[in-house]
Amino acid sequence: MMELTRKGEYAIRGIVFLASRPPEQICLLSDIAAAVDVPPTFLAKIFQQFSKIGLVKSYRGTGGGFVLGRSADKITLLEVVEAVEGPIVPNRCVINKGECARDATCNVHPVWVDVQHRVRDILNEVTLQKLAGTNPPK
Amino acid sequence: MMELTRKGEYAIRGIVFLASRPPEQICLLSDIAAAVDVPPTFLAKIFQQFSKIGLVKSYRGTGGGFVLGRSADKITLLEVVEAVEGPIVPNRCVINKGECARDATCNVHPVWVDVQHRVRDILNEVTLQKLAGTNPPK
DNA sequence: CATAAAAAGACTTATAATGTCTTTTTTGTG
DNA sequence: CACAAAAAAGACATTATAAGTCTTTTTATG
Ligand code: SF4
Ligand code: SF4
Repeated sequence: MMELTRKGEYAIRGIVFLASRPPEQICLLSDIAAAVDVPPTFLAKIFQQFSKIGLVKSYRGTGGGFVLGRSADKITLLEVVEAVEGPIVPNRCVINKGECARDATCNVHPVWVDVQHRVRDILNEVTLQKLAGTNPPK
Repeated sequence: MMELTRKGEYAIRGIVFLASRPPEQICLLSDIAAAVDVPPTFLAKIFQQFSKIGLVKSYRGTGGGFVLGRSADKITLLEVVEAVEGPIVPNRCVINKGECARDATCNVHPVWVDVQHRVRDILNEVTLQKLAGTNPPK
């Protein structure tokens, strides 16, 4: 239960690697993919999603590639995960009221709300800067 | 991300309903399924799993049905969820060491370990007794 | 023995995960 | 300007998991 998909795992690996590089250095997708051992075409899709919401900045054409959209200490693991996996919802009924007809009287419902908050809190405390911390800058 | 499956949701509904009945009363699967609005054949599979590990006790033949395997205050939501969904693993690498070659040096790894513990703690604090609390005994 | 009920297992269908492949757009350089 | 390098976009393919059904078997009761 509650398992991160490979897409999510790859997304994290990719952007953490990017965060471990000098901020101004443009990285090729192919290089990132090779470094974190992810199928390049798959990582491409992931980085396209990142790019759309500004988590990374992309440059096309010759000399193009990717850099972080903001400084690594301003990007949280929560953002990264939710960008590719969607919101963290331990059960349907926490998405919005009325999703389950029973939610008003259900005693289980608040437990899921609690789980959601705790997990989000944990992930929100972790920045890419922390994650990239001791990685070798090569 | 992290979404409970229907199987899990149904499992909880079913056993919470059972916990809301007088402890000695044998309940028909068909009655439980109708009460909690779950396909009876699907709930049958779920209760078979419960039965195998003793979460419920089943009686076959005429007059048969299900009762809780222990008193409701001795069964936690964690047990129920893990019985049908398997262990709570936010990422593959928390299953066992060596699942990911990077885990020794990875800074993300401990975050998932933390998530796992927090979620398990929350679910482990919730008993079926609490969940069945204010349900009408009909 | 007839009937009621759960157990077991095979099977089906729908959805989501995990990728791949091809084409298009953008951009820098000789 | 032509070309090459790189990301963007979108269609496609494959596999795995979820979700549920159906049939047959076993067990118990009266
Ligand atoms: S936990 Fe309660 S409110 Fe949420 S889906 Fe289940 S029954 Fe509905
Ligand atoms: S979080 Fe780290 S240890 Fe876990 S799977 Fe990803 S890379 Fe491996």
